[in-house]
Order: sequence, then C-alpha cells, then structure tokens
Amino acid sequence: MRDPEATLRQHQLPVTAQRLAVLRAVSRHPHATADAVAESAREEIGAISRQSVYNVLNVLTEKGIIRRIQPADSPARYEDRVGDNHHHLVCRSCGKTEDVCCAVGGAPCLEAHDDHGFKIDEAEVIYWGLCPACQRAGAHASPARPISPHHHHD
Amino acid sequence: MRDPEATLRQHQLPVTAQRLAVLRAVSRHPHATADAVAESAREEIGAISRQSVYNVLNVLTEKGIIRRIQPADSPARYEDRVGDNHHHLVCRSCGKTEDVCCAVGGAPCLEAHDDHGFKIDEAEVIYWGLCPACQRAGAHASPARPISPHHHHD
DNA sequence: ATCTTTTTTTTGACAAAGTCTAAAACTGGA
DNA sequence: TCCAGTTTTAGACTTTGTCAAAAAAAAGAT
Repeated sequence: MRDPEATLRQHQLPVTAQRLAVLRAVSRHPHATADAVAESAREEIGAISRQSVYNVLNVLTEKGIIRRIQPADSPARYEDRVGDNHHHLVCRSCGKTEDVCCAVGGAPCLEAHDDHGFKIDEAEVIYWGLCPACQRAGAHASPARPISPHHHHD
Repeated sequence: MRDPEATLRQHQLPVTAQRLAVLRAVSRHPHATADAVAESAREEIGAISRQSVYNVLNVLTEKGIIRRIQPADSPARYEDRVGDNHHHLVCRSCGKTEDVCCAVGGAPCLEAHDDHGFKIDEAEVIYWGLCPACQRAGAHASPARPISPHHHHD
C-alpha cells in the first residue's frame, strides 16, 4: 500500500486514526483475520473497538481497497493486494495462506463448463494442501476435508 | 445414492435410523445445509437432535460418503456426489448452488502456478454470480464481494 | 467561535453455526 | 442377563460476526 491516507481520501473516506491503523495492519499482515488486524492496530494506536475493526474492514472491502477471502474452516482474512485476480493456497493444517497467480495460459478454468444460465462474475480458486513446515511436522490433511486428491488426467 | 444401508455397512458404520435419515436427506437435497438436512430427516423419522445431525454429517464426511462444501457467507452444505471432482456455481443473491464439471480440457487450473512448496491435494473452484431467477428479479451482486469480475484475457 | 447535523466510534446485547461434555439410550456379544 | 462400547441426546459453551443505541468526533453554516 503506497499511501494509506491518500487511498482513503481517493475513496471519499474521511481519514481517521482507526481507518489508518486497520488499513496499515492489513498491509503489514496479508491474509490476517479480523482478530489479528485488531491486535496489530492496537499496537499502533493503543485502542480500537472490535466493532470499529469490523466497520472499517467492511467499508474498505466495499470500496475495493482491500479484499476479503473466506476459506473453509477459517474466519475471514483480508489482504490489500487487489485488482489483480490472484488465487490462494491454504495449508489444511495451520491455515498458512499464500498468493498464487491466476492459472497460466489464459485462465481456462474461469469459464465454467456449463454456466446453468448464471451470470458469473468471479471464479474463486483455492488450492488446499500442506505447507512445507506442516509436511515436516508430519501433519495430516484435516479429516474435515479428506480425499479427493485431484487427478490431472481423467 | 444406490443403497444407503449398504453404503453405511461398507464403511463399518452401524446402521441406525438417524444415519439413514441423514444420508437420505442429503441424497434427496443436494447442497442442503445441516439445518435443512435436519428438517428433512425429521420429516422422515419424526425426531433427531441437532447434535446427531452434526455427528452423522461429520462421520459421513470423514468416511468420504458425502462431501462438505463451505462457500463464503453460507453455512456448510452437503452433497452425496463424491469421487468425481466437480466444482460449484453459487448465486450471490440467493445461494442457489449448481454442480459444474471440472473445467474442460485437462483441468489446467488445478496445477498452481507456483506451489510455494505446498503438497496440494485439492483445487477448489467456486464460480460466483447470479442465478437466472435473481437476474430476472433484478438482484445485485452482494456488496460483501464486490467487483473483481474476471477478465479472461488480461 | 458556536451551534447544528452528520458521520464514526464505542459498548453491549444478540445471532448463527458449530463444538464439547456428560448423561441416557442403545447396541452386540459373552 | 449383564457388560462394554457406541450412538444419541440435551444443554452449555465458543467463535465469528451483526445490530442498535449512546457517546464522541468531524464538518458546515452562521
């Protein structure tokens, strides 16, 4: 995030200490949860209410200043990398989240095979697996989402 | 679902009225929430506790007899179509969910551009949009997940 | 500056979706 | 029948988030 203050103004949002702190927290901690954002914002400005964190996260998301991602079995996470349509790689064991570029070569997945008449505006892709640390620690894929390893040539 | 009773036995699960009712409810109502499953199961056997519905849904999911999907801003949904790796199309306005085949031509999205060292076991794809009915009703895409319409040629 | 109006922030209650725990009810054998 | 192990149930609890009203802060008009 270049200039949080300018960004807020560009979107007609009065610059407040709370908004700045939340925006900077998201910037500093990509994929942080609302809770983690609150903690980080508190370190910066001393105090901020839980509701304000949600208020600010919601308004920033609505304005497209930040993006909300909601992987299964995790509270919502926020990132300030917006505008490109990247996807995510999530560790089943510890929740570690990485950005991944949109699939190579023209994003063929993004056109549904049969759209059932829906007007599609987004294709969300989440890759599930184990991060390097959890692999070393011998973690298992959570029983909540077992099997269905993907066969790339069916 | 061919034979719910046999399916349970094949997975070493004692056949109980509750398990049968839940399994049949999922079968009859693809993409139903736990709540909807409970309702449907109650119609069949008169009564079943909330906890039992969760118990059964969890054990069936662990055994791979049913599959759990957890779209953003929706409680978990369940389906008995397992084994193929199909994806989902979800209406932002009413939550209506449709199955879509894995993307055409070799599923290229399923290999992340950069796997960051993760051991990936699943690529989950959700297409977001408006179902035909909500389009006619003039529904708008939920403000919770604005923009980022996907550009197929960037 | 002062007063008024609107927007933000805070507080505390509430809601939805699930999990945890312990007790009760059921199994299926010896 | 009696016992040991599961299942089911009831109810409290947790997490993540929203709602609503009061308090505080900011913006505008005089």
